[in-house]
Amino acid sequence: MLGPDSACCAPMVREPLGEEAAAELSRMFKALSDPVRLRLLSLIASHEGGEACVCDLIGPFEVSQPTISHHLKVLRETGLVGSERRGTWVYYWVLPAALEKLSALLRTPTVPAQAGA
Amino acid sequence: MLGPDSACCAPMVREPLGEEAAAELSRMFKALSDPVRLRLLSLIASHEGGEACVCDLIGPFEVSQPTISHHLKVLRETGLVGSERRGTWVYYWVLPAALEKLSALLRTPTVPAQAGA
DNA sequence: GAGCTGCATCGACGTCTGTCGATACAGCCG
DNA sequence: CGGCTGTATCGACAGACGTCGATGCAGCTC
Repeated sequence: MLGPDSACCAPMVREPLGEEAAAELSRMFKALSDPVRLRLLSLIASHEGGEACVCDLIGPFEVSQPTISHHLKVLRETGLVGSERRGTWVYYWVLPAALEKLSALLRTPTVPAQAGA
Repeated sequence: MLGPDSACCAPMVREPLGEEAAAELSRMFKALSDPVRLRLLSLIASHEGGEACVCDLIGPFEVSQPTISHHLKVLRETGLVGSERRGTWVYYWVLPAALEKLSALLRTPTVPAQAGA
């Protein structure tokens, strides 16, 4: 889904983002812009074995199961997680390349000493 | 606006995000979830001297000046950029600590060899 | 002070998004 | 096969979001 030439990886503080790259990256950030999705992602990533069954992901939240399923779909379609059905259960895992891509983009080339600012 | 104990900095793949941290971080990602804002941010960051006048930020886009102003407000209120009026013009600059915070959050602890996956 | 330019705010509008309950589908078990 | 559990999809609805034109405010210039 994400073409190899689609965007980025250099910090965005180096040179302005093109329209296409910005459009694609903004879609990924949008996927992270919901607190439930953010927690889902960290829950999956930090889960034992690097993957989690949906059944493990419903309990921690106060939203309905369809809502969780919807959020997982968003994360999946954005390329942030992968999923696979194994018998009764469906497992999700994080795709680290996507996270790393965003992380690199936001990385500031010179670490600022402005922590106190 | 961002309390020192408010969140994060450790990769989210290490341990699940708490509700509060997720809420705050999702607000920052939401600020990055719009292509115009993303381009604004990179435009500001990559501008000569590390700061840019609003007058430099209107030309590259096809949206109206009020819309640019609105997006800059979002970036400002999220703590991603700072701003200051100098005479006639208003200058914006990136606050690297905020970017670095998000970058660290998304960083994957062990670099995955799954680039080909 | 009058007029001009740069930027922010306001109010309105259409669209997108998160949420739900209801329902459909997939696989296991007895 | 019938029923049960786990997950996804559907349709609907309220609220949030991006955008605009109009307007307001600040500071410069003459």
